[in-house]
Amino acid sequence: MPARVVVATELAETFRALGHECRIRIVEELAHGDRGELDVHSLVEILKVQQPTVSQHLSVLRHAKLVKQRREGRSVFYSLTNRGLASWLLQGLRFLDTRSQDAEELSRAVEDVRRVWR
Amino acid sequence: MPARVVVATELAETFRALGHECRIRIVEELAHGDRGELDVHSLVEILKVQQPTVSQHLSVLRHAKLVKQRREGRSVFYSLTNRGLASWLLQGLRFLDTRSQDAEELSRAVEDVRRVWR
DNA sequence: AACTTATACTAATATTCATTAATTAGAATA
DNA sequence: TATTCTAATTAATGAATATTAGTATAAGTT
Repeated sequence: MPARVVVATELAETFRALGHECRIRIVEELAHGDRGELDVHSLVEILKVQQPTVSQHLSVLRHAKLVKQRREGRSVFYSLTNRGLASWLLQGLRFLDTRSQDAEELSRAVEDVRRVWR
Repeated sequence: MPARVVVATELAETFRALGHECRIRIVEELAHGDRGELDVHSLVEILKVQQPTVSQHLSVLRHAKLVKQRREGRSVFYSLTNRGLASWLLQGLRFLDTRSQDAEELSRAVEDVRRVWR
């Protein structure tokens, strides 16, 4: 298999792993937690999503090797495998279409988020 | 709707648009064509995929505003909306897991591609 | 046992993708 | 203008696959 196809396939898989609002938020929350990590319970509270659902999304990110787990007592803490992921992801904001007229809300939201997620 | 959710949703959609091997390759090919653009016919030849299939993938990228079209005679030329997309995408190579032992092929492929796609 | 997280399973829903066929758009020629 | 050829988009199909959330249960820890 040509290198280009191998790599494109892998990249595509990574993108798909990031292809859900919830998982994007998990990545950002992980990056901005105090110690760069959060346990599942905290994520459930932050995202306001049921626990099994969070676990499933974490499982997707885990399979894509984007996050890693660490057990501490009865809690499992998640963190980014590569700290650069969150900021790379934010650089992707450039490619959102904030020009079109009906994208005013998005435009404002992007500004907000740039500040919050830095 | 909170800004974080708005942005995460949009980002996720963009990521999903990139979530197919074929579309990744289209983006890279567009970026590396002589004039930064290619017509559909050229893409068909390069990717060795049927023409309607290419058109569909292009349509996905178009809806995500990642590419734009320009008609010249009977040909339609595509180019990236934002020239930075291809290199940002390549920076994502960092997040592919090339450490695990069975990822030797991938590791080599990534090196190759870094050279070719620069 | 109590607490936290992961997994199994379900069911609904959705999507995705490639293929074939039909359609639109432009160019060339009669 | 009508016809024809080429290029590309769109529509329609259909199969496969996936996704998601929910409920229930299991597993690991204290």
